[in-house]
Amino acid sequence: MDTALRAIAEPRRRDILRLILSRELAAGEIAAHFDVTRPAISQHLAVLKAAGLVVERRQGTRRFYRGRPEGLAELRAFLEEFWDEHLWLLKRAAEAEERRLRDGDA
Amino acid sequence: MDTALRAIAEPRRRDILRLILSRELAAGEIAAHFDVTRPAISQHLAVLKAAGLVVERRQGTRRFYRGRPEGLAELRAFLEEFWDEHLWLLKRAAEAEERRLRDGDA
DNA sequence: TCCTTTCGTAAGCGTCAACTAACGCGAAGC
DNA sequence: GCTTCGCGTTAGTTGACGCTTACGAAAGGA
Repeated sequence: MDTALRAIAEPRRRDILRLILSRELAAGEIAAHFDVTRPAISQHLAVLKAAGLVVERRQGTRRFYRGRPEGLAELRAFLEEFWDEHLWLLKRAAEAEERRLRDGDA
Repeated sequence: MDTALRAIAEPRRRDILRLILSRELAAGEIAAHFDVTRPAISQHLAVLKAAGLVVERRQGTRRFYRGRPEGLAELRAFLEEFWDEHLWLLKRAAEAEERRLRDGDA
């Protein structure tokens, strides 16, 4: 899960993900969209794949990549939990402070 | 926004954030919860502050830190947009493929 | 069999990031 | 004024990361 978060933290990988979530694309086609070399994209794809955010399909010498909805959903669930937990605590803290100010503690 | 995402990508900073979202804590008290040196925590706090995820309050020689709900909300909104955009595209792609299989393309 | 296409992998380089150790700084307390 | 407490800040080091160049593997056609 931590792997997925770090994978997403990289802007270029987010761009790649945006590219191959709507449609399946070959590695070379993906690389053509960026101004870095093909191996660099290949390494990014490996990271995304290891994070479970992308799946690979081989056909002949070509490898097609596509976003994996389940991976994205898992990452989303993890963050939702983070938000929920924290926002709830923040709300409680804000309410407590409001009470403190209103009732005149200090 | 990218700053906030990178800030969150670090596990230690997530732990710090968990610690000071429910309650306000001094830098030293925060550092006491971890097995790294105090300066390291201080640097993490600076990163979180720069990302708008934390606010600082000085009182005498001590500095208290607390989570900033707005920063968290902004980051959340950014990711929500990411999910929505992508899940919508994924849904469309899945439906298209289903049609392709059902109607017998290949 | 040889060559081409399509791609991953290995090695190396520059840079960034997390950490420690040492120092500096402002606010009390004596 | 001097010391102590509580921090941040500054080198400096180490490891991770993104990138490029060079090479190798696998599939397919002439």
